[in-house]
Amino acid sequence: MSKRALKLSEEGAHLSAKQSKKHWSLGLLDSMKDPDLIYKETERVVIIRDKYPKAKIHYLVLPKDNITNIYKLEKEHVSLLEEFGELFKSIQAEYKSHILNAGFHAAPSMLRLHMHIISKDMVSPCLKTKVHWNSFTTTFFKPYKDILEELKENGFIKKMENDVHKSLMATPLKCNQCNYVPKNMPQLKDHLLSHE
DNA sequence: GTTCTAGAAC
DNA sequence: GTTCTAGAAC
Repeated sequence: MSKRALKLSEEGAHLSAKQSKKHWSLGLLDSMKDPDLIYKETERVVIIRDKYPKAKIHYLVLPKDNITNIYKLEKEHVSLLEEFGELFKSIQAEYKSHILNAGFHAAPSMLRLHMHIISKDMVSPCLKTKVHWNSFTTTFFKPYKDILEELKENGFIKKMENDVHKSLMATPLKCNQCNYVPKNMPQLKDHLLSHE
């Protein structure tokens, strides 16, 4: 995330005189208010459909409180995170025939803490790049349970080193359901259909 | 995060 | 010649 985006988030996303459009990294704040995207809502939490789903089922779970990302979490947020877990359970119960994963990106691009709930098929026209793939299928994707445990244990989430992040994004493509190693993204996307 | 597209890869 | 990836976007 750029320094500029961070500054915007800290200042409450106001617009400067010269700036006509909000920075793209603030997009989730608008999506959270979009009735067409909202799937479910509680006192503390909003669940939206991802605008560019990377699998057949792809939701985002976000707090209404202004928590920027996982690295701003503290012990006091454990109960909020436990609600995330309950909401994940209820969605998994709703989609009995699908396997869903819940987790957070180690270095999210978009502001406002958001937990992905995503089906393992990874079949979607919006899944296009190696970075898309590796952000959900490598350890860049931090499972919900791991984050909850780490927060309970340490009271904060340890940042991923930049070089680790870079090498995870450069990981060669590999199927998330078998040992198939595709040559490129189109080949991977074709292959994923064979698991359907 | 997405879009666009130059030029690498095939 | 076409497909595919990767970097810029003021």
